[in-house]
Amino acid sequence: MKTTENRELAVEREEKLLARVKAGRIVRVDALVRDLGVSAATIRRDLEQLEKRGTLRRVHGGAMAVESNLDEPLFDDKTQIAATEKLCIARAAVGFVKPGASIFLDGGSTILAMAPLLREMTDLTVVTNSLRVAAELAGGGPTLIIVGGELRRRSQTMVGPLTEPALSALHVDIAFVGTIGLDLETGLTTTDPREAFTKRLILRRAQQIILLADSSKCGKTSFIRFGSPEEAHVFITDSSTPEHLLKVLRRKGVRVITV
Amino acid sequence: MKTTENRELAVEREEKLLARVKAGRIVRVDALVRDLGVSAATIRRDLEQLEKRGTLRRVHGGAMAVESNLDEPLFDDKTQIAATEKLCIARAAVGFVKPGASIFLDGGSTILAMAPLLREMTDLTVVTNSLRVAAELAGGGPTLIIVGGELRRRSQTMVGPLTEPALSALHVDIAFVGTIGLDLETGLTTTDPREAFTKRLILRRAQQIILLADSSKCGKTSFIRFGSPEEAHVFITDSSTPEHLLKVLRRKGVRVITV
DNA sequence: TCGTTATTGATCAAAAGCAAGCATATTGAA
DNA sequence: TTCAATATGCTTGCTTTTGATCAATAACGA
Repeated sequence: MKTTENRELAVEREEKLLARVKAGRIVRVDALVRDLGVSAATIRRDLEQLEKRGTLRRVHGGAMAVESNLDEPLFDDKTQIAATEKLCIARAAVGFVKPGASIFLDGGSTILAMAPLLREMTDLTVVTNSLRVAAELAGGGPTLIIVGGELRRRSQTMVGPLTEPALSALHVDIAFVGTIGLDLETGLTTTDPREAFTKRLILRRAQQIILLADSSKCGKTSFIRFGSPEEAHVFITDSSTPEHLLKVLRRKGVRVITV
Repeated sequence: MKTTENRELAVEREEKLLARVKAGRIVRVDALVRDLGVSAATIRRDLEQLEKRGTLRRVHGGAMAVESNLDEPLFDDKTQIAATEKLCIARAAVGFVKPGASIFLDGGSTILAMAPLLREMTDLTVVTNSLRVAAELAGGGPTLIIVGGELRRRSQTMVGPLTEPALSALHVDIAFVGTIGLDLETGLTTTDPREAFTKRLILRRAQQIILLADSSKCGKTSFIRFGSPEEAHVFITDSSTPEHLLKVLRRKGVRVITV
């Protein structure tokens, strides 16, 4: 039998295996061989299949838990993706920041690219729920107001109900908002409900909303919706974003900027 | 095989290694060899790869954490003073942390020394208003709740009225609190009114208060008072603190620990 | 400055891990 | 029972990772 495509692996074993991976984050093949009493070949076949399903990630010598959400890579990797586009977009966004303003920066990687460009400004108030942005600006010029809450590891942002009192008390001139998915049908989407909750709050507390998204986000839909693209006053993206999408947004009154 | 470009280093080892670097800021290759049980050549290959990813910086003889903007020179100077005493005090304090607990860590340098010691704990909720503590624990095990507010540059802590709603909603088992000055007459004092405001709030939201102060703080008085030493249930200090002060506190029902 | 010592990078052979193929065991249906 | 389908275990050849050696290089003290 060559193709073992839809091989049905013993449910019992699958459960034990998954439990182990989730508990320890990583397991070694030889440990599984010992504990489950089957051969290494079988373990490998199991892992192979579970990897295909996206339930775990195989690494040399074993397997590790896949980060809970598929379409949001780990933060450190994410900043690498489309770094040039992100920087160009960030530069264009910074152009909107005027002295004396108060702005909100959310936790997206595109928006993180703005932070270094704002470090030297002194007559500026920056509100953020991103630990990364905070770290970037902690020694810089702007007055920094950090929104508290529970730290979401993956994005290094503060999220959840605890952010509400702080955000409700504030009002900013411009909110710079990133997104995981942008689609005309499904709107703006992100991976985490708590993250979405916080983003929704922000959108209501800003005079002007500037949406930042490189072309890789366009047409994508993630797990949970936090708004629609036409809520934005300005949309900044790169030149690879499909023209028809831009056209629709322009018709709806969004100022579109491509870099 | 020549090209070890995308060599997949044992994830298990990578994690330990990164933890070590983050905890100690600098690690020697031979220490890693000893602790991880692999050869120096392997450690070097790992380090090389992690450096390529930008996760750490290699130095002669080992590696160090890539410095983030959080490392304020102002602050760092202070952490150097009485570093040994601080670490001993921190170790004693960590002994009070039980699994399942929720604790508050404030922004003092003594308390910052506790953070690395808590990184590996998972069944723990840490509430903090210190950006430094947050940064230290951001990649670690404990659930992290960050109190928002305006960032005070010098101490890298969130202070002021915006911290009130978040702090009022929380209640912790233990609050670990540092101080700038400790005096029987003038009580616990600090330099910044907003800082004092936040500290006062914290003292009211904790089941148990553990006060940490090395001997250099004792007998000193700073600008503004935020409480009195007998409010603490436990006071941890070093052996150079004058005995008469400890005696008075003991008589007032404070459990005194000298390290 | 020079020489001494420690650290590094390159190379290579050994070990560990892996995929594919094949034989055997198990299961369920005719 | 017999047959077919599937899962498992074993062997083989190949790839990746590792540890040891050694020359080159960097730090350090006189």
